[in-house]
Amino acid sequence: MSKEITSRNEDYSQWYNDLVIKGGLADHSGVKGCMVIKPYGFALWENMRDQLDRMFKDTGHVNAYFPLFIPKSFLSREAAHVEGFAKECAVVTHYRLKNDPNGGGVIVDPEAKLEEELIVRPTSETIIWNTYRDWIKSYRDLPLLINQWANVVRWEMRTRLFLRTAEFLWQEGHTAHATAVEAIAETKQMLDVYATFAEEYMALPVIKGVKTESERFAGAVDTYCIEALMQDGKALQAGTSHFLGQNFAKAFDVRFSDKNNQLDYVWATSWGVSTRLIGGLVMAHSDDDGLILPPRIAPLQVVIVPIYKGEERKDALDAKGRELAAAFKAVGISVKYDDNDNSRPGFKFAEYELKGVPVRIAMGLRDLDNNTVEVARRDTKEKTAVPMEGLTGYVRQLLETIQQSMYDKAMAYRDAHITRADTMAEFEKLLDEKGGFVLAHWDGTPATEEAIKEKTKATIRCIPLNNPAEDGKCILTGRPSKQRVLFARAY
RNA sequence: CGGGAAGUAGCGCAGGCCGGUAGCGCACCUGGUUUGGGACCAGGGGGUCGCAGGUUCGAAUCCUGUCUUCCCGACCA
Repeated sequence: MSKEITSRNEDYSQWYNDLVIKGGLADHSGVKGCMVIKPYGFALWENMRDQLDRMFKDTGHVNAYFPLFIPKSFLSREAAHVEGFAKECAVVTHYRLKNDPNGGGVIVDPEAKLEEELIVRPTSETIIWNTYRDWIKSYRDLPLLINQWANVVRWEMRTRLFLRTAEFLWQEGHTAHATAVEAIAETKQMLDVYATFAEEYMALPVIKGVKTESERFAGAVDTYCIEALMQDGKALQAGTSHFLGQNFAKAFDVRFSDKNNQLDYVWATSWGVSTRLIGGLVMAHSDDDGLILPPRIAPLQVVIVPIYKGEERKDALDAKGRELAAAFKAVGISVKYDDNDNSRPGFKFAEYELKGVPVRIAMGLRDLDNNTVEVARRDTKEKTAVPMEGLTGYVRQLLETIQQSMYDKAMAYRDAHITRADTMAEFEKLLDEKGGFVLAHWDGTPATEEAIKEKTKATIRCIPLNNPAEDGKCILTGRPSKQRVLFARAY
């Protein structure tokens, strides 16, 4: 077979690429930096999206859709915002093509230059706040709790499937509130939603925290984040939730009358997670045999593989297989009975392992006689003979066990890779030899943060929420520090 | 955008220096034997050699340009 996967030890980056491509999640496309999300990968995204969407709705949000294009002038209204995104924007300058009079095919029609260039949205704060100005007049219009599922474009120098592509899919929530307190509560609430989703559905433990000034979202007062740890010891920002203060309200003149008929600017939040989560999912759980997907979001939870000799009793086997599949479906477990005669069982086993299907059921004549099946877990590779009687209940339970056990494993790894460092030497040694998060003292200045990054490639991932106060000295400058912050090399 | 590598059948590669009818393995099709961890035998189909120019009687091969991907840096979710 040509489905060989590079091992993690040999080349971690190549391992990741192999999993994404050979696991059928995505492919490179003919467009630089853009990927094709294949049906299996998209099914995974749909499961993630649907769950997140339920959670957004449960917290009072509604979906809407805003334009892909943003007039250039909008983007420049908020100074920090434009500063942050200017370097990675795709710009539409013309609206028409024409045939090249010199026979060179189609060219941009120079006559069709746009009056004002359009920016392909890198994020939608500006177009949305320009709209909110018309929607918000009174405190009675607040809070405004809107989410959009969309694609955005950020022109990246170096791209990687899911982790960083020029175009990606995401959701962006944009809310407006009457008070700062309320907006901050919303920011934190959505951070909690993300953390809950990551932990309970993706089996991905995360650390909640707040970004330092230099890692903050362009235009935000505070950026909260969830940080996850990958198997190579690098951190991945898995989601962000921003308290935008009144920055966008002021930039777009969005004011409301309060109960006392006083005019004030609206308080804002925005929050998002993207298809990048898929990259995190792959890197956090999978092994050298392929993907390992958490049951709650796996596109396919159970696969049944029949094993037979000749045509002998194949009908009976098929009948039983279909009966089992129907039984799983009836209790809401996604299942496939793979009666494809072109490949043999061993091939199928390897294939479904590559694709990360959580539970595999093998069923042969021996099982038929004993009224059993062989149930194999993808995460541990453990195989067990299980009676057909009560199989759906057993598997339902097993799926939950796998979900939990994947989380526990990731959590154990994560916890084993949060280490304290008190000196620069210790700090660098940890990053080089062990990886993971390093808790260290920092004097609180962007200059020191930058210097540490320059020296070690590690950045401050966040200041964890509920971070314990602790007096200490900055590992770089020796200046006094009141708390440790979380460093890591990151994606 | 800098430094390295690569693009030849769906996938993985050889051929290239030394220009002369495009090859191998896997996959695919047909038939048969198989099926409890990536089956075997026999026969068969499939490629304007990334794209565009150029050199030449003749280009996968030499030259120029260009696009894409991978790895390492700078930038970022």
